[in-house]
Amino acid sequence: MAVARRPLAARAAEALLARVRAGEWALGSKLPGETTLAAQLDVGRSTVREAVRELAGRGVLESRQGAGVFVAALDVVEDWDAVLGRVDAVAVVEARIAVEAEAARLAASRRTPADLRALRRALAERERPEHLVDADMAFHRVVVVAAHNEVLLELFDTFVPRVRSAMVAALRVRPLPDPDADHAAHADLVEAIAARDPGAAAAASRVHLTALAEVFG
Amino acid sequence: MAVARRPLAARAAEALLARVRAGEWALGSKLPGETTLAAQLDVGRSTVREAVRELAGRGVLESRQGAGVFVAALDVVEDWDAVLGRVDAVAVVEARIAVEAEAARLAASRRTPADLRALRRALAERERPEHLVDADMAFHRVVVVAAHNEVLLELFDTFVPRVRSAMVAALRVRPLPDPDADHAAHADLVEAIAARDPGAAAAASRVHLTALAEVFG
DNA sequence: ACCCTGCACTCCTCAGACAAGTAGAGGAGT
DNA sequence: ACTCCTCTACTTGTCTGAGGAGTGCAGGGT
Repeated sequence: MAVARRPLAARAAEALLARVRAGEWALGSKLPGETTLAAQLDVGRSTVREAVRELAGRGVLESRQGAGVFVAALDVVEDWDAVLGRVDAVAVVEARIAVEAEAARLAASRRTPADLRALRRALAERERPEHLVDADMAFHRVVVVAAHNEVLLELFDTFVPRVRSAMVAALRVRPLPDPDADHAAHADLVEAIAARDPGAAAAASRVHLTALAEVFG
Repeated sequence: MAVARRPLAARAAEALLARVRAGEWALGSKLPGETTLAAQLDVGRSTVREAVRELAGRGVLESRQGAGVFVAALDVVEDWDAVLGRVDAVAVVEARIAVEAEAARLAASRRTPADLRALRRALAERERPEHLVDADMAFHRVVVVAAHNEVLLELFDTFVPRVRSAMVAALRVRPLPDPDADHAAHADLVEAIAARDPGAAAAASRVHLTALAEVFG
């Protein structure tokens, strides 16, 4: 019966997190003092302190000397891998649309000549069918880079590559119905960015990704 | 001269993280013992333990009783707080546009009657000027909820609230030029969602946030 | 009405002690 | 020579008690 194998501090952190999520303490409000919590959880003060530190590292709690320990965030930053594994694949593609359509729009108005060259090179790379998924991923990243927006790029890098394997699997089971149309949508996107037409760029990006969403539907 | 205001444990954690990122200890390898680290950093053992706990909470380190403390991840998920503190405020608003415009578009086609009621209630709440920023934030969250997409909601929750204080400060220095127009844009957004008009909903969302971006320009 | 002083309360840090767990060295047995 | 066991040194885990330092509030003085 290995019930209590985990360290006490880890279990204390878990208990505290549960109470925070249950709404026992509102966002920004103060938790009871260390000694009080230690008595409630039936552990020593240092154990409580370590539990608080762990949650502070995760951004849930914040302790200020002399004042107390406060709730810093109700919604714990859930691991992206966990989120993406749980939710519907369609939801992921929709989020991609949000990021990439806006990136395409911005890229159309901000792209430099160098961006354009990189874009055409990535498009040509897509012709070769052997590494289609990776080349496609690289192409889309170039678009986001051309948007010159660090937040959007961070968004793309942290969450799009994580569904790569899922996409590979899905495309193996059910291939794209019309590869030529898909490639044409990419070419349209590059042309719209070259022509500095934000609306057309966003629309082209949306067309491609909507078609991709159909595969998962 | 407030040089050493931050708690010792926090500074110790920072020092350890720096050494991990510098590659002093490879992925999966063991760190020196707590007592050794305490001597190196010139702090007490409990302080070292709290620093390790903090990094464990962030997923960087992992400690196993009897064995030691090990490096669990080299690629630290770069903190959103760090990213958002570093980048231009305009880039943040642009990312908000990406998320919220798409959410508005989806909300227009998926909203339930209950969503619509919540939307109108949140809009009415915005009338009262005392908690304008919070009421506005709540309103926008309701829009994202109505989109019925978990990924977009997670995106909103993890990164939009973190710029709340920055927005409060910015709006104090330079208020919105035309509050009535701002409120009208919100009303338009609700009406577009009520009418199930995705294009109009996305446009209304974009109008409001673009105006917000001007404040930071 | 304003300031400021004192105080109670909080977290922060340390030191020491002992418990619990791990991993490797080394011996006993086959 | 190989396997298994035990013993031991070392590690993290937990608790306690003691101060130090910072915060916020009440109460008194101006």
